[in-house]
Amino acid sequence: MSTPQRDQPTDPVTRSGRPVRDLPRSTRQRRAVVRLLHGCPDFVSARVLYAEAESAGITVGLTTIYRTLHLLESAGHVDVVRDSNGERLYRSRAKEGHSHYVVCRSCGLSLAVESEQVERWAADTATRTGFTEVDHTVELTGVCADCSRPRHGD
Amino acid sequence: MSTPQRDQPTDPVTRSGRPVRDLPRSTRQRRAVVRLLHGCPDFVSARVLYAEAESAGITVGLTTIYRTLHLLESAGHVDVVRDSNGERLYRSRAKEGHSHYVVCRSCGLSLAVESEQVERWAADTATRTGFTEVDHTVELTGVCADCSRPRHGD
DNA sequence: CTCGCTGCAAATGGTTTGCACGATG
DNA sequence: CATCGTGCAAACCATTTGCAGCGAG
Repeated sequence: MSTPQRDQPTDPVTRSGRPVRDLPRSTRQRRAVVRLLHGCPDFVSARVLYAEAESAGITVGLTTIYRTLHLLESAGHVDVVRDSNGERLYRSRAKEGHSHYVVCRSCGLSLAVESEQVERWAADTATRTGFTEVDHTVELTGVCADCSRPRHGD
Repeated sequence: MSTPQRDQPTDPVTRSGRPVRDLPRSTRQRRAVVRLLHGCPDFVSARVLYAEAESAGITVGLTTIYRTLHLLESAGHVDVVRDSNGERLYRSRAKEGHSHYVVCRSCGLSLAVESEQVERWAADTATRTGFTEVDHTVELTGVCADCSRPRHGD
């Protein structure tokens, strides 16, 4: 029989059977990754973050970056997209809401776009198809105004 | 005069620089891949196709499947999505042009969904942001009605 | 002091490429 | 007959994992 808990249904436990109630430890590396991520205006890959850390004089292993990124992803603190190579790109979630971006194929510029319509559509589609827990990935790519503008003095 | 274009190599050329104008040769393997793909109701990975070919008694190398899939992709004959692992999944494009799907995270069932709203939103967003040649990727994942059905006796 | 965290290196696993042979047009 | 297509194996490469030592709580 089920026990009426207010905890999340996904409540992992350690090998010893102890529930993971503790928040992740606050280590220098994790803070560094988070800070570095906040400093990046656009989506970045784990390896770019690694390079950033290096040039910032911070010693962090690539492994740790990946693991921290996973943590942030699970906690919903970052937006994640995949580039055309299937690489994961992360961006610290600026605002509270879930947002989408239009990315320039030429210069990489990314702009957050209003997506209420899509959110509604996704929710609506869920209902219509009988699906639950519907999550969506929306990626817009194009050529930004600046890059599509013909250049004369170049 | 030189055309100051910055567009990406959307126009495939052979190593020799010759534009790909010739139709690809019609080989037994390619036909097999296409036929196999047509026979799959849902999205399949290259490796699944490979297995299908094998159990159909058709000898086709994985390499050839990948290459054929790329060909079909370039020609716009297939829809491509990425699963959560970044794997590419292909589906022969039905007659109704560009469509989107909602995929069940539990059983893999994929359903084409109406996406006019999204199409309009994408086009609208392009205008609003000044982006041109906007392309979009929309992936809906969830749990289908069948899989989310409550199980009794717990 | 204990258990989580870290990082190196090695493993994974999907996808791509080099190369020599075979099939197509 | 000249190319393009094919397939094997090795290369690639982003990401994950094993393992032993270190640090946070």
